[in-house]
Amino acid sequence: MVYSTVDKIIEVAESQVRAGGYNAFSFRAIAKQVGIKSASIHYHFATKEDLGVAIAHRYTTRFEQQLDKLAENSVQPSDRLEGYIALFVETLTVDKKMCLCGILAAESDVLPEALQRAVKVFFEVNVAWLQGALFADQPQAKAQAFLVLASLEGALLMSKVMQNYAPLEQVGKLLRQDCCQ
Amino acid sequence: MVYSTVDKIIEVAESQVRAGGYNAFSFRAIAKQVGIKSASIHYHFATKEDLGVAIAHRYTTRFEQQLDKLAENSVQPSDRLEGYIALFVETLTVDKKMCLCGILAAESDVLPEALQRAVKVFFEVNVAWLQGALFADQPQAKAQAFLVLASLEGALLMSKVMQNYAPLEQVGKLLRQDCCQ
DNA sequence: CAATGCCTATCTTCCGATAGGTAGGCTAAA
DNA sequence: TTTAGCCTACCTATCGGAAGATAGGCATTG
Repeated sequence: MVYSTVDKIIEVAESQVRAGGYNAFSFRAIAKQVGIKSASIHYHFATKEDLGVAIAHRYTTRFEQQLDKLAENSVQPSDRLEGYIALFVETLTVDKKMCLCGILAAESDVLPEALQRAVKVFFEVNVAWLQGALFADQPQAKAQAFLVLASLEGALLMSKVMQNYAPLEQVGKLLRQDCCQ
Repeated sequence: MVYSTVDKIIEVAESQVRAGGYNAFSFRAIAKQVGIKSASIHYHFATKEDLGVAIAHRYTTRFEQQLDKLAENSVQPSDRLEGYIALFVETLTVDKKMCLCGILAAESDVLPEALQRAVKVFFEVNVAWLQGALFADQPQAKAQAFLVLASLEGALLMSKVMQNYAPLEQVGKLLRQDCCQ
């Protein structure tokens, strides 16, 4: 067996959160998909909050790894931007799901504090990376980073609800034109 | 009495959805805040879905009215953009809540179809307005509209979770610089 | 034999929804 | 002018189900 039960739980849980948010995923639904009983999930994650935090951590870690790879494989800011945009396009076209931290950020008012903090880290990591890897030494580096991340998260949102890739694709196109020429 | 019971129900329900999404609002919690019993809400809205759609419709209608006012009060695209950005800044600083349709769009995979459609309309209305009122006759008008709306929705999201107005303010600043000069 | 990783069974709480009742107001016919 | 009938806008009581969580049991493994 390639995946441990814990991995499977987090995998399935992430998928459910990315479809409908924190309140739309349940231990019972996860258990059914994984092939265990809901009580067994409590053995690995004491509370729903704990599982939520674990999902966010893994998601952020994976994203960071992809950012590292991106920085290694390209030096030109324009190439890095290209790769960064591709991460969001893949989210939409391959996963066909929202960004985990995008949907959790929208709900942040009703999330447990520990989860709120974990989601916040995702955005801090992304802003810091964009700032350093794409806009280093530019006067408005942080603002530019905010714009790139915000517009991609927002475009993902719009493409989801409009059931149309156009918003994300068009936003990506404009970002490539206007940034890092 | 200024507000009818129906108005109060929608008002309170909207506030709850904008805090935590569709699955985070309940008839009981609304009833408590309005000062009636949860069963009485069913008299006005047969199902939760019906209430959800009513909230979205009212929200979109109000937004449309503000867009109309904006178009009347200003002719210059740059002035209109200024006012449009202000709508989102007020959402953040006054309401201190997400955009209703922003949070619902993120959850759209698990929403009742009628509600999904209602949310979609909000985005279509906004894109159409931006396209016509800000970028008329420009070759990439629709893409520009996508970018403005997506970046503001995304920035709202980021400002909420980072508990910091900077993302939305900085994004607004860059939009003013780059669009409609 | 002790720890690991699951199980069954059950608890409490909350959910949306429904059934049926009631007070008060309007309308129209006797 | 009364009164029967109906409507509005709530109420109480309750339903079936799903939620997270917990206690305790039972194999398998080292």
